[in-house]
Amino acid sequence: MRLSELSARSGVPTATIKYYLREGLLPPGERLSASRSEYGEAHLRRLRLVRSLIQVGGMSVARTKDVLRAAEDETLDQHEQFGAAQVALMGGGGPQGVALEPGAKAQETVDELLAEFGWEQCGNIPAYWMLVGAVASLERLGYPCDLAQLRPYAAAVEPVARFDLEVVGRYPAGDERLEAVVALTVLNEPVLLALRRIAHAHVSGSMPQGQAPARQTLS
Amino acid sequence: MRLSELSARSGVPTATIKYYLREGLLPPGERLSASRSEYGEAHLRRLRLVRSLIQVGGMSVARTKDVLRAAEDETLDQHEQFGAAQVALMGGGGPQGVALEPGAKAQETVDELLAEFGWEQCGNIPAYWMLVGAVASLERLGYPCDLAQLRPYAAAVEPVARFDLEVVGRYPAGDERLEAVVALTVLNEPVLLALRRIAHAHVSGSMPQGQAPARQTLS
DNA sequence: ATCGAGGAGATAGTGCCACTATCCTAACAG
DNA sequence: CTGTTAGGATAGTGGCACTATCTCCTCGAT
Repeated sequence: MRLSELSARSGVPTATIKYYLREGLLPPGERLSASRSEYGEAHLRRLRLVRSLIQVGGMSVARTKDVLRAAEDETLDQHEQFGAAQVALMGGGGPQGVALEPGAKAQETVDELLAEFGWEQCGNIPAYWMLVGAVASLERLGYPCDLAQLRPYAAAVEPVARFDLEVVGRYPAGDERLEAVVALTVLNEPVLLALRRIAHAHVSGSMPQGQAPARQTLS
Repeated sequence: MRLSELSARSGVPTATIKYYLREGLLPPGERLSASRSEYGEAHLRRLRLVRSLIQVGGMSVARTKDVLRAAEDETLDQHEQFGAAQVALMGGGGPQGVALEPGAKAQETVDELLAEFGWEQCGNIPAYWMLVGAVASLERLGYPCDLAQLRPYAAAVEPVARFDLEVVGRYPAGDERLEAVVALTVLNEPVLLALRRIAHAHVSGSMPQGQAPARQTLS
């Protein structure tokens, strides 16, 4: 198929497709001549994935490129694919990206949490630092973000992660699974957040209103 | 305190504070004279909240303003506060923001899910449309996003929402609770996402690698 | 009283990002 | 042979979040 057809079938303007080609988000088509290239279904799928990652997943073009590059490395196993995708997903922000002030116990709290859940060897992935940063922010604002606060979140997320891996495992190893890892990691994030907010609406609606809805579990 | 002290104690440049004042993210200080204003601890707290929402929560300046405006409306009860914060949080994107193609069963799936969880009256909040959009995206990419896919997410998120509401209820109704609603709604989102990814890393690391890690629960 | 530091307010500029528009040239189709 | 379309390069656009500068003002120390 031609560029124009790719554009028509994906809904993405040709100028934008050219831009994605330039940026390496989309592999070049098969050159038929100096002024004609042929694109296949794979291009269409990839293009749709790119658009979803950028528009639904809220990722930047540069990060999207890195994620896809990482996922294209066929030498990685599933664990490493998740890892590579993750690293790319948040720009590999390490400890330096967090700026803990002295006395912040955020990292300590996080370590305790991970220990409690047996997630010990996860101390150097970008998500770890993202978590430390978020906890530090909450603390800085005066919200106690201790184990008791984090535990329900970790407990909730564990079966989700297990389920995600199981789902990904259904895809045949190779290109398809690579794409599935990226798509499901990123595109289920809005699902998770939206459901949490819907649940907020439901739970707050079904509680006695106006005052504190629960007192029995106060510390 | 003066602008410069506010800047020093918050770490935000004075030019940026002025910008926030202009944009209405920060209420003006108490005017002492034509060229001097006094800021209080409340300003410092608010400023830190704004920075957290923007930098940690990834919100735009405009949305942050709307959220804070909504939260400042003291006539709302807790349920409505969550609602107002939510509406502001995602720009009130209604059905028109999603662009379902004909034949998309995303909305149907979502409705079924909400019915199954008894979250029936939540059909018009922005989060609902965010969810429909995300599900539609997954479908468009060829990932089956049916009840079986969504159920674990909804099940995971329900106790989290319950916990969130309970935590918010601990704060004295008024300014503090308003701020808590905003801060905890937004700033716990990175916590949730980071923990999911950490759990991915852990779960994938602890599974037999390379091939499908689980087959027994296949549909 | 004077003078200098610093704040308030207005306006313009910066850097980045995700496109988008315009050229030009080269085919392919009729 | 020619009009339409593709590809490639380059430059421009618009939005956003600041950031820099400039002017005027006033407070406080000398």
